[in-house]
Amino acid sequence: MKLNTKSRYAVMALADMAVFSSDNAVSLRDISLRQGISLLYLEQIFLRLKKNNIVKSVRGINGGYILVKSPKELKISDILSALDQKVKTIGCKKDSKKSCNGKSTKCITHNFWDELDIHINSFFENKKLSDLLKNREARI
Amino acid sequence: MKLNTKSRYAVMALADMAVFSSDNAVSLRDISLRQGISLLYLEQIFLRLKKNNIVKSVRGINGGYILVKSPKELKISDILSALDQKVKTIGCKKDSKKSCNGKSTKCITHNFWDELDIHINSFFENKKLSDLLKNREARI
DNA sequence: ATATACCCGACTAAAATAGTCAAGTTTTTG
DNA sequence: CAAAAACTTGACTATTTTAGTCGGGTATAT
Repeated sequence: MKLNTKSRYAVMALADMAVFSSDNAVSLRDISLRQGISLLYLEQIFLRLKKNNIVKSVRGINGGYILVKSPKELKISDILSALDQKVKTIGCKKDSKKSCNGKSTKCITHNFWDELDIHINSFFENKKLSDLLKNREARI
Repeated sequence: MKLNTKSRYAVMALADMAVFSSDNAVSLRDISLRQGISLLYLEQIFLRLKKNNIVKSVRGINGGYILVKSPKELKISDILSALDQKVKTIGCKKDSKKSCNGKSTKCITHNFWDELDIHINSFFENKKLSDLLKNREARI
């Protein structure tokens, strides 16, 4: 049960921005160097973050990205959904044809999976970007 | 963020056993028919459940599998760990070389991922197989 | 002008997943 | 005792997902 790297890197990169911004835009190059994430990969990730209005971009020299909301207001769940990282712990839906077909004997565990999804989602809903920065260790 | 089918089928199959047992062993063939899971696949799954002492087997005609513990005592987390379904939402460990290397600036989100793992694991720790059967809808 | 940095779709290699196959062994029952 | 039911086990394979790269852009500050 894993999170994909796109989501992880997105959270890392945005946390990095929250720490290192200071009004001016933060370039992907800087994030790439600090966090050790490929620049090309970051571009792909930020493309999606931008489309989903998590960040806005500033083009040209000294350009980069800026957080749309403050870290205090940015929910982790917003970041994950920007990257299509759905928390749907199983593939089978009550009313889907695939692998379950909705008969009660066939998938007697449905309610359980639903509860699980809710449990995990509520974690992401209740965490803000700023929460991640609180107890980090000394930085460079 | 998904659970693999092995884990899902394992939980389904064990729930099926809890419902349909009645002292005698439950054959994989019956589970396969009721739950619509490939018999061959179930064999693979039960091999692991047996190795991890979740079920015991009865060979020969009228054989099958029996739950080692009662559904009230069987934790879902036991089932998942029997199938190596670790809840480790990210690949990078504080002291690993890979993708993170432990420097505080590089992975400022570590505490967060740890919290997430704990959050999910506690869900599985606190659920018993019997809990899944409580609010299931009418069966055949 | 030109270097810096964002923009964007297409592509690919590697890993994980889901599931099958083959070739057994054990035990009950007719 | 023969035969069928049912467990045992490792190896194999096709498909899907993931992670990450490539190439060729466009915008803008200096």
